[in-house]
Amino acid sequence: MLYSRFFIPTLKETPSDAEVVSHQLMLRAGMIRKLAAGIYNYLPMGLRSIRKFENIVREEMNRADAIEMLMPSVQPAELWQETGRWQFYGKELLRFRDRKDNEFCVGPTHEEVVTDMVRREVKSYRQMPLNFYQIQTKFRDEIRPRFGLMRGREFIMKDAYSFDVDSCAADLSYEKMYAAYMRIFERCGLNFRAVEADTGTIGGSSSHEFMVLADSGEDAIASCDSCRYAANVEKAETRSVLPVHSTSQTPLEKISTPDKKSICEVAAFLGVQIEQTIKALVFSNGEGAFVMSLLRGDHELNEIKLKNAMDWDDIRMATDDEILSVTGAPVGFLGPIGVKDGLVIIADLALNGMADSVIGANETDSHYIAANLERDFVIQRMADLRNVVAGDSCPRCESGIIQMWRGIEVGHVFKLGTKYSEKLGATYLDAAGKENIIFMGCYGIGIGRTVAASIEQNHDDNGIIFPIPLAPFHCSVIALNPGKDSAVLAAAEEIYLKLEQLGIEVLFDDRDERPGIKFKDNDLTGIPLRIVVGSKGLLEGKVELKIRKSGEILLLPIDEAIAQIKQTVDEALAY
RNA sequence: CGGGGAGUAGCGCAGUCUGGGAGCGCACCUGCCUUGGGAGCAGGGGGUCGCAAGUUCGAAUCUUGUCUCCCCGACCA
Repeated sequence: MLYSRFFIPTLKETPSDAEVVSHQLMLRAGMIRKLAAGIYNYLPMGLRSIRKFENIVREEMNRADAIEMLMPSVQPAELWQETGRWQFYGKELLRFRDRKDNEFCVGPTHEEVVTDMVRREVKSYRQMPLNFYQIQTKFRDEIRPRFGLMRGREFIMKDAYSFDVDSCAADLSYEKMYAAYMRIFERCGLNFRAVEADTGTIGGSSSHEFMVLADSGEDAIASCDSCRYAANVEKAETRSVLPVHSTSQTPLEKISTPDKKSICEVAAFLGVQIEQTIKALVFSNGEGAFVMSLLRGDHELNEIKLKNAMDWDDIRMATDDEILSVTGAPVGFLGPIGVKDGLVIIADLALNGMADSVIGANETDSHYIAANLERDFVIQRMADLRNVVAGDSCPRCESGIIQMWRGIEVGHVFKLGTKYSEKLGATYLDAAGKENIIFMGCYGIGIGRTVAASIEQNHDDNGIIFPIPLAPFHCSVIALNPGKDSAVLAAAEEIYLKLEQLGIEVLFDDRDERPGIKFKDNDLTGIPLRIVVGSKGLLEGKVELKIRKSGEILLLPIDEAIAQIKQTVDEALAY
């Protein structure tokens, strides 16, 4: 490709609305431009990287026996009403009506559509296993799109859906996808982890997320430093412990704590460690049910764990008014002692063995000290409710300690079970002629997000450092002063053509620009290998080969430079 | 949704408080010059100051409304 005939609108300055480095660099390198909030044009350089990744995904999906198809982005409301998600999905689902006033949505995911197709076409156990995938544009009307392609509203996603005769077969499909995902992200040279995850609105029984490690990541993940355990904090378990009962003889005592509402204020006021306090938080399922959760003062509640422990569909904090009406006390002094009858109280496992705790007295301006579980107050049950923190013991192995990381979720695999197939009536006849429900799995990869995550992980002050498999071009050829030295131009052209003949993707910077501009643009756009043809070197028949990643510069005879590029690219792409 | 901030040339910004000429740097066009890390000189083109009302002799600037974008919050009892 000739630079002068291509389109790479680079920016010297960083646009002010770009927060994270991948967003900044994708704008500056002329890969993307914003059209509206969370909606982007993919410019030629951006599209080339995206296509590179798509093709890796495609190869690995095909290798794992998934079958490519393409579903529409516009979907009829009826299908979503059948699964109940028309109500459940909320405002993220972009809905609209056609001229006949029929309701539609722009698909944020395709379980309904693919399951509808399967229920029509698949009737026999002989037709399974099946796994359909597509690479397609989705739309989710995010509350807060941000970070460029990292969290857009419109985005490209690879989604796959497996269909199996039973749970065991579905597990095999899941394993195949899991393995395919490992290969995909390894091929991209990404530093990533597969972690256990909550299933969220997609639903299903179990799932793993594939996380690219990056400080700017929106997710927190916990991993064990000695075994393979790793999980999203939303899901990460604390180590279960045997019940321990306090045998304290210190009597319960009520203390006046005027205006000391927060746990920190109370602990400071009473001169106790925050670990000695218990806080009470009230949550609602939005449909009139409430629960009081008890946690050690320094711990954070994990809302997802509480939601799952209560088996609720939704969860939110109770409002001040609701709290007053269900507990009888104002926010700031809540506690389990003396709450109104009927309020469910659930305690975190960390309350095991806590003795003589400070806890809200459930009346204005007072707390109890020396409160003890069972002796002074009762709860309905205990559960794992808190977020894990660095330094916790591993829930799976004896000696491991939990470490925390930030990650960008680039892939997610789910075991769906029969959640959708049951609602949509996707069934088959088994060998005995008996009707059964199909078992499903679904598997997503954020295409644009993975490219962004790769940049997040591979850049320096000068710009992007693409790994060869994702780079828009493998190599660039820069002719210095092509207008002045015709031998330079001729040599550069020859190198360019030879490399292309070898199957190398080359960007030939033939522009009549000063060297500095060409070098800067080359570094910014992240092209992994660079050949510079200059007058001086050419007199000795040599050109310069620079490795973007290491900064290494080699002065080589032309043929050797070409051979080395060919070899480097082949090695990087081999898998 | 709540809170904060911002909309002035393609990009980055000043001007707004205290009303009166629409500006600066980069980019772009022309010419000269320069040519190994975003040069220099000279000349030039480009903006309904987000939009709509209002106040005023006069509005980028004041008032009201509205739209868009960005950031933060969603662990607090």
